[in-house]
Amino acid sequence: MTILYAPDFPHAEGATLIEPQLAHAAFAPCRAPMQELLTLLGVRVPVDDGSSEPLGWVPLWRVRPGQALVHEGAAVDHIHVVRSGSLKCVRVWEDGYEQVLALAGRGDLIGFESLSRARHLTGAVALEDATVYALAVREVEAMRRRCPSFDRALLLATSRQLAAAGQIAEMLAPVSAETRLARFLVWYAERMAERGESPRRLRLRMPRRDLASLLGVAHETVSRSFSFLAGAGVLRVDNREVEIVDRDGLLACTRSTRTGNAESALRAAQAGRSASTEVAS
Amino acid sequence: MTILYAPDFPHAEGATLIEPQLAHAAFAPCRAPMQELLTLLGVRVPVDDGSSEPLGWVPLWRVRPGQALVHEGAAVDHIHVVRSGSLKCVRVWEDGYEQVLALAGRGDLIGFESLSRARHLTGAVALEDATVYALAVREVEAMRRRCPSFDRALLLATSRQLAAAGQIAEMLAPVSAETRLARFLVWYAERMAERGESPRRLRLRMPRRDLASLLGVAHETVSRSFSFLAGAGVLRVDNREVEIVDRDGLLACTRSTRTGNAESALRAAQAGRSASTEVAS
DNA sequence: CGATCGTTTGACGGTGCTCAATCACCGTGG
DNA sequence: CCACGGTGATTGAGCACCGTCAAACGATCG
Repeated sequence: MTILYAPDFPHAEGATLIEPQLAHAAFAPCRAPMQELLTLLGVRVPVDDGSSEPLGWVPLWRVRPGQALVHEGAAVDHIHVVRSGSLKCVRVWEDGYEQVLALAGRGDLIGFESLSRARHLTGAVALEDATVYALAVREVEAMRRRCPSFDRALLLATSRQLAAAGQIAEMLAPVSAETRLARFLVWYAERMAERGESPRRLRLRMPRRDLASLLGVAHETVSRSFSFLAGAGVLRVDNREVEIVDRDGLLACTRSTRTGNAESALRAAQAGRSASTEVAS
Repeated sequence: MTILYAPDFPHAEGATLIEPQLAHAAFAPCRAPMQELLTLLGVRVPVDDGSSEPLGWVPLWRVRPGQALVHEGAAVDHIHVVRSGSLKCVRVWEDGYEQVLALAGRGDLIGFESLSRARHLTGAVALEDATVYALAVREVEAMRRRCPSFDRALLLATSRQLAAAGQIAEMLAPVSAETRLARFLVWYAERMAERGESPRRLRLRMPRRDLASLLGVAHETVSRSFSFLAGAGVLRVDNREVEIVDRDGLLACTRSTRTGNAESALRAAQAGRSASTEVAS
């Protein structure tokens, strides 16, 4: 018996998702110039000749918030590159707990880790309206051969993806919840800066629950950690709007590796700072 | 002022490691046929013609236990593929805490995540005698162009590497220390099986301290978790020799995602099993 | 304006971190 | 041969942090 779920099926309460072969039909069929994808991936494209678009086109899909772009366990026939918006990469355990393993924003690859397998290891669900380039796995090899720029861009993108995975691990490793949250915020701010947005005023695209899952803590604890950092004068928090008031203080919180909570590190940093201000005044 | 460290410098007590330009000299210069690397990476090599080795040779380095193959912060001029032995990928924080971010065994890439940057994000230290293929970054592009098999193998290897990174995150995410350890052991056993070794009798190549760092817990807690799983009849533990006595029980422990410790899941699994044995007897 | 979902805060209990002592193992040197 | 220090593993005691349960508040949308 094969169970089919529509791609907008509310993500999986303990159910195993199988083969949404009809998925593609649900995404608006659309195309974008390959050129656009390449510049997104940060590769200088050789101007070649005068011919404007010898590189061809790439299918572009649109995903609605809450909609699944990729189903965990589905056959791997496409990998994706995020063009706009953001998605979460998730794995659902048998008891229904949804583990968020990564966030994907503009320029990030989705599903690439499944390329070496038959089935997707993680699902991908949109956090907001998003558009993604869809690369058919069968065509990837041909595209790489035909377009060296794409080939090089893909390799660099995987390298970046691997580096990002390491940073996720660095967010999960420390004991203190405040430290985890601080590291997440610094990481998130850096990503915003890379994309030309403000690294001070952040708009989190996910509910506390998802953030908590990514950090490996309870969502109440995330809330408390936000309150703590706000109370310490490091952040201003209004729901999902976060302003980094004191970047140095936040960085101090990221540095407490194991022992002690962020409070001590923060106090030390602030003490050092107030001392220098006193000297200045 | 530029500080130079010999590559066998005991790994970094809070010191920043800079530019070991002399590193290469310390590794035994040696070469292996490219063919060997390709089969390691799991790619069927086309037999081409009768010419035995048109693919050329790859430099092979030897690393001693405790020796650093890659220094955190060093310039990226090589990436590596492990041929034998195993290494840990580490980041050292300012307070001297050493965060283990990954383990690299036969077939794993090292340093690839730094390919998109100027400097290595993580260091790599051998856990035992190891040999690695060394790929000069400058030559990687040429190698890929010259040898499509290598090109394809590299892409698949990065995909596998990315999948492994996700599994590390799954080991770090659960609250319970026993769950983390159980997931690590299952993951480790799978790797052993892939390499044709016994998935029941494991020889951990690292001290408790490193394992604890990888799992994001205190090393005493790792010890306690081992004792717990041994007491529950799931493992037999003798120092770094671990035997998986009850694989189903161990799997049950990996499944407790957030709430509750592994004890409840284990009891439930064992209860179910004893019930079925009663029926059988 | 009511319903639902998300966020915040409180109280309580449990898990794991810290500090500390003990033990096993190993290579060295008396 | 055994004493010796060094490293790594184990176990215990005490306490802090976080997970769970619960309630209240706020936002969003119909």
